[in-house]
Amino acid sequence: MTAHSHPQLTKNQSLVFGSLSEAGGPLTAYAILDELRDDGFRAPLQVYRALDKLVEYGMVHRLESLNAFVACSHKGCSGHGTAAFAICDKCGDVREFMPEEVVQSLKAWTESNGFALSRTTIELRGLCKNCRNVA
Amino acid sequence: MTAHSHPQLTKNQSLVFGSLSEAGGPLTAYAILDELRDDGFRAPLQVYRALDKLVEYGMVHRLESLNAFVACSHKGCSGHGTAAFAICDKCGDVREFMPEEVVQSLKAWTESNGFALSRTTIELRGLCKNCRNVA
DNA sequence: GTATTGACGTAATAATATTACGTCGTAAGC
DNA sequence: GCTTACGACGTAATATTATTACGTCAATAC
Repeated sequence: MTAHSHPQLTKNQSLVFGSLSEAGGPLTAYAILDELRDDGFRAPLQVYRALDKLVEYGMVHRLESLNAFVACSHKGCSGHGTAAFAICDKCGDVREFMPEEVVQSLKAWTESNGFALSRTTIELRGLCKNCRNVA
Repeated sequence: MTAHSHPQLTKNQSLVFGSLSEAGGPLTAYAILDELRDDGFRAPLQVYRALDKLVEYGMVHRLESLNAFVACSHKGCSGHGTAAFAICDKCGDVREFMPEEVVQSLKAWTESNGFALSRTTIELRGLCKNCRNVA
């Protein structure tokens, strides 16, 4: 295959994904809704439904500590393992990374504790390199 | 000292902490509010203000993926390092643990990326030992 | 063809969180 | 003593985030 096969997206899903990709950073569901008014979006549910699918497909991540969503930073991403996010509280920049050691270590905990893991949230809040130096 | 010195809590803070401790599991701010109506609580802000302080003191943790709060499982806790939470999606049980390796590993990432870390969220969703076996 | 399914549109409402403004008590400075 | 500053509090209003409920439509399965 050429690279990665997205599931075929519906129109609404494409619009939402496009909005997030273009933003290059996290957006709330309502911010996405506002962006897409001109494309015919009228109600939150249109956004939430699309987001649910995009998250399911691994193309979008939900940032729990921001109640916001961000396009996966792997270009053409169609899903991969557990990601972690470093979120700058000053400029809002979000860096996604794949902390393999961390994931392994958490997996070890779940196994020795009989916990059937389905989803992992790892979010770091603080100041990014740029912002800490300005401070 | 006898064990650990909490900051001296105000009446509202004590009530909120008591409510969470007694619950033995996560509660939302509004659930706490309902619990404390008889004690004179009337508005969400009373709860949120107390929670802010309790979280600041390290006596309560916020579970981002649930929008809920839980008393720290270290008895008499008055603050400690980064905690992780395994949350059962079936019974709602929450296990708090201190994943030292994970924390070290994330710390290493922040250091090599110039990120000034202030707060870490680690939450695992899935099924606890009991519930997975019943399933 | 008809039943099922999945995406969609819309309205209403629920659940979570904050802003704004005023009061009160206590401790610090003078 | 006075008064100033501060922190906790009470209350109302409102903002923000998310879901429930109900109906339509098109594609597919049988």
